[in-house]
Amino acid sequence: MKSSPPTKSRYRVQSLERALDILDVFSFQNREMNLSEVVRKTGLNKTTAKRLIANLADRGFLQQDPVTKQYKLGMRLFELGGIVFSSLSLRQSAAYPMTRLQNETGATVLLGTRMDDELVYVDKREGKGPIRISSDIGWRRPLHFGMLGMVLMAHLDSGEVGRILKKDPLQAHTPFSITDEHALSLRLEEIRKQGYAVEHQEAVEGVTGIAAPVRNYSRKVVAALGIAMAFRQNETKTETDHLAHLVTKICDDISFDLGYLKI
Amino acid sequence: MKSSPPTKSRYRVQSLERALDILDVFSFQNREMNLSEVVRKTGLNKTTAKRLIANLADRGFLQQDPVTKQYKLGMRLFELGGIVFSSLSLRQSAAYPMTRLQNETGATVLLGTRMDDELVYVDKREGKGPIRISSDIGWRRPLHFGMLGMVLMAHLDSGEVGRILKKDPLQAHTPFSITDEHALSLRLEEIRKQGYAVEHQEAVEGVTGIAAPVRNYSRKVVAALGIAMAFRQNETKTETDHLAHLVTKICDDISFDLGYLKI
DNA sequence: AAATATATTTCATATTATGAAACATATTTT
DNA sequence: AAAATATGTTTCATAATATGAAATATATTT
Repeated sequence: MKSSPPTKSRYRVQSLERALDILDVFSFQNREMNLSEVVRKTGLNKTTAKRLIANLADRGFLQQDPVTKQYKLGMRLFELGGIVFSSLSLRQSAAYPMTRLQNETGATVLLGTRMDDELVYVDKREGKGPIRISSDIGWRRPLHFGMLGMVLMAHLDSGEVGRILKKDPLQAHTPFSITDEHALSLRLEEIRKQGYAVEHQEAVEGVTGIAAPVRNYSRKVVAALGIAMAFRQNETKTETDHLAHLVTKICDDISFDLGYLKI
Repeated sequence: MKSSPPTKSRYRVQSLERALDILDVFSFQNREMNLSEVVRKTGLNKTTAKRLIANLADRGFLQQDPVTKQYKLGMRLFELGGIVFSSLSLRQSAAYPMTRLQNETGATVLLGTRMDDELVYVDKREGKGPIRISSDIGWRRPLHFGMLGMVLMAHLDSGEVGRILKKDPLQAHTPFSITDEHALSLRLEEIRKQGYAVEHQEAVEGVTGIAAPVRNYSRKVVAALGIAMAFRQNETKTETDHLAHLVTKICDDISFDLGYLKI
């Protein structure tokens, strides 16, 4: 296992490649190694290896057991890997439950997540009714837009809400939109308590939305999923509750699949 | 968010530090970025950033959406993060179940995993009886040693068994040890079918061992856990089955905690 | 069509990574 | 207990290699 095959790419940074060679030498079966072992496996010069390793360790990509002097992969890799994992699994885990929810309710099902302080639609299932919600995958909206945004905002760290509203102030998309910051904060509090959000014509006129949060293994809210359907004046509390229950149930299923444990 | 604070360490490799700066710029909220965004956030020179990014992408630490040109964290980080995760969680997840098993059986409980083709004891709970099994945490044994080794061997990829036996041939630790390769392969087959291993005096005279595999989220066997107790000539099949069931149950609990789903 | 933002490539330069060697400290063998 | 061997740390002169300005190409917005 000498140095890795030379990269074809013209953009080559030797020291970086070598550092990655070092990381690549670690595996589940080979979790711990001292300097000499790394040197043997990578074929690098001892000094060079030590220098690169010290750097990787400083940054949390490796960590050293102070007693045994053995190195192992560090927490930073765990964190970065977790980001990849979450993004990977979200759409995958949501795929089937979304279809199911669409079949059960006939409504348009939307899945959204926060990206750079905006709401981004990650997936959807088109409803059967005449109403088409013009939300397409990849579309972006202010983070406080509609039911999905509301749910995501409700689970931000305190302070974040204020920061985002400063960057992106509340705006009236319809006559029913919330435009008052205090009213919003009461609403977010309610959503946190209830576990889901119901919204009538606040984002789009004639449309009702019901959404709930999706959590991952680290218990963070990583997405919101909801249904959008034609607003009906005479809809009863029971009907709404039933739908909210369906949505919440689906979200919990997805969360479970992402490793979230309720206990 | 200019360049990161200068590392105190004397061992500094600029290009590597910069590459890590690039990785560090990605977060769950900021999963996708194009070259210009990375340049803005890191303060790096455009050419330098491109060169480093190209390298990281070549090695799977970043990946680029060919359509949108956006970069995101790559699968290699997912893989390496998974290794950290598994090692992290194993002892942690096993801690309480091991104590429980020790209380229920009174036996010595051992947790072992494979490291560089050897069996390494990762944790243990001392039994109550007079018999002390001299297996201490961190100790290494040939991979085919006793009940734990047996279980780990039983779940290796085919071919691996042969390779390991060549490096580390079977040896008679007691008159009851398996020393024939064919006999071993039959035994491993049985362990796979049964889901656990029972062993009488094969590793240590006067000691019986019962062990089962622990799996992780990716369905791989990452460890073996078992109990060691005084061998009793007249032990009934029912008694053994009962203990095997207890051990298997505990292993399944741990596996579940590591994200393994039976379905 | 013009203006602006973004991506790619080239190349001369000196900054920066490099590794031999010497030293220090463990660990193993005799 | 001494010698031998393996492993880790530090220094420093050298040249190899990373660097970034500038030019070019391509895409996006006005």
